[in-house]
Amino acid sequence: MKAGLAKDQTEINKIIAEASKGSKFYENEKRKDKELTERIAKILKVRDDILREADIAKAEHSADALLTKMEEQRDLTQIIVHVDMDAFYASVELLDDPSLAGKPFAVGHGVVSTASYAARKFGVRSGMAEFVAKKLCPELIVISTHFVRYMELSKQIMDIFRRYDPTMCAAGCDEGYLNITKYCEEHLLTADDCVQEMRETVHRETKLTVSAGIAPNKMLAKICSDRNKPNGQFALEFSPAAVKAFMHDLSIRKIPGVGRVNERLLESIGIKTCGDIYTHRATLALMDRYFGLHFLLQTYLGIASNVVEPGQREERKSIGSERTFHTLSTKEDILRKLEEVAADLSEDMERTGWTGKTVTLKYKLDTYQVFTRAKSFDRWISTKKDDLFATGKELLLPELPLRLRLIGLRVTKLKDLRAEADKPGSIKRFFESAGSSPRKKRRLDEEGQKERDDNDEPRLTQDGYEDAMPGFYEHEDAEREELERGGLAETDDNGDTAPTSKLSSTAGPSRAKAPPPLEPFASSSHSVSPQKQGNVKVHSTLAPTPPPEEREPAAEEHICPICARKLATDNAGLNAHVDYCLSRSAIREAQQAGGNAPAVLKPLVLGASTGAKRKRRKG
DNA sequence: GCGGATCAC
DNA sequence: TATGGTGATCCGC
Repeated sequence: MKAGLAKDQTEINKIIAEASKGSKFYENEKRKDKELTERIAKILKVRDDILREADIAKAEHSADALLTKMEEQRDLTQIIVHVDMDAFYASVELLDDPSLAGKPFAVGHGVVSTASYAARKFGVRSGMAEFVAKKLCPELIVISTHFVRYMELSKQIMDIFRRYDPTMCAAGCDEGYLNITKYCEEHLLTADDCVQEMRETVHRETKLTVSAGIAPNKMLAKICSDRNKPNGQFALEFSPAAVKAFMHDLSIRKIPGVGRVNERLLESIGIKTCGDIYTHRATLALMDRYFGLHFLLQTYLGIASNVVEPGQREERKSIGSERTFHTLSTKEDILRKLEEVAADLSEDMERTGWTGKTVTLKYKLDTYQVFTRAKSFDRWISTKKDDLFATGKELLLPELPLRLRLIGLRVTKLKDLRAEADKPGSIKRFFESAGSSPRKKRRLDEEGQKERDDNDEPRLTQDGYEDAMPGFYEHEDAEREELERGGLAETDDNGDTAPTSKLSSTAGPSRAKAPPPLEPFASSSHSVSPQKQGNVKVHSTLAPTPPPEEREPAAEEHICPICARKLATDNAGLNAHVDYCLSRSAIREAQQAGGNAPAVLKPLVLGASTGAKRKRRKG
């Protein structure tokens, strides 16, 4: 058992399984697990067929030749550092409320974003449903998120990192990659001392702790940063032998790009550690299409990109918006949600200056199955809400009736409308001249600074609450591996070790898979007036929909300085809204920074013909 | 170009 | 009772 765990891992797994059992979510996980099991069975059959006739020695030779070539390209000249804040959100909350010290608490609601280390001892993990977390740890304190605060600190921290590498690459709001080669040279510092100093500086200036990994490339650095977490650092020796030794016993799951599915696929052919890659190189060479030989050989050698550069705006490939809600099945309700999403996306696109050519609708059934429908244009699309809404309807209506729990819209094939920034009349100008309340003013100032990056502008959402389940979870550090190995691990979702066979054997008849099982309730209310366009009422479309807690007695009306929307709310409501607007912006910015610069090589593909099961459904 | 899948954060 | 949102990429068709 993992040292420091307050509960036995199998006990944890049992509780999770108990809590999840019978839910639609869990049923969906089982379904996916079963499909994966079947997929693996097919791959194994293919493998057996191939190996029966193949010239193994020859395959090994070709893999070895590749390895030799790769080895020649190994570059150990750059000192790459991956820095990673420890339990970032939780640490910030702790900073702002010292009474939380030592207590098990989690940030987020509905789903855990980040768990304090005390909570982790109970098995609480990010991504875990709150009610499950509470079962694991009844005394768990759940705190709502404060994104504006996180971003404030994130910016501060990133600025510190940039002193060591001005072109450092932020990967999310709480981690990043640096190349400190130059800094170390100029300051006559060893990498270890440099990173030590950097971490101390962060702690001194923010009272937050950060862990770091030092290695010759980004992949290795990232893995190393996890090694001595929290509040520690780990440096890998810069020699081919040391790197290879490091990789040899490393679980492939530690490799960025290898998630649960790929872990299971690889495991099915006997690869659990990076060292196993070499053992099975013949199989991999013969089944390159399924497993991606190149990537795996590079991984085996511990070779990856050592290029560190900040993400660029022009690299963005898509922009979208989606939201989850309690299951809806009437056309009216569903269209209302679609319209909200369209409004969100429209606002976002206009504010950040993007258009595109393809619109993709995404929806998730109440069974958790996800589908997408896309439509391309031969022109740049209008970013007006009503036009996005219209396209969305075009894609969605033929699919109804459905019972939905999520709707999203995404635009791709983007065009940057902001080639030259700072046009007169741009939001920025408005932004800088706006502002009235003291609180607002402060925020605006902060935002103003960010502007120099020509980055995203703040973004509007529907209500003034932070509770709309924002951005992302902090990635899990340490311990996760242990958890996932346990059995019905993690969310118990099949995932890693969950006794696959068991799950699938108990699973009922495979549900219809291709088309959304539509058979819900007759969408009784076809009545409908597709309030398509007559409905330009600023109220229902532009104004935030009334939040859960009605604050209708809003005789007051304010204009949000961020999104420029008219808000029927009092001062407190406005402040909450502004906070939310800003947080969305900051989150997006942070994510964008990270998303643009993949930390690793290419994603692993482990493709596997899901084969015949694909079929265009109706119309 | 489309739809499904996987992954990161 | 109950399980996120944004973005990227790859594959097979």
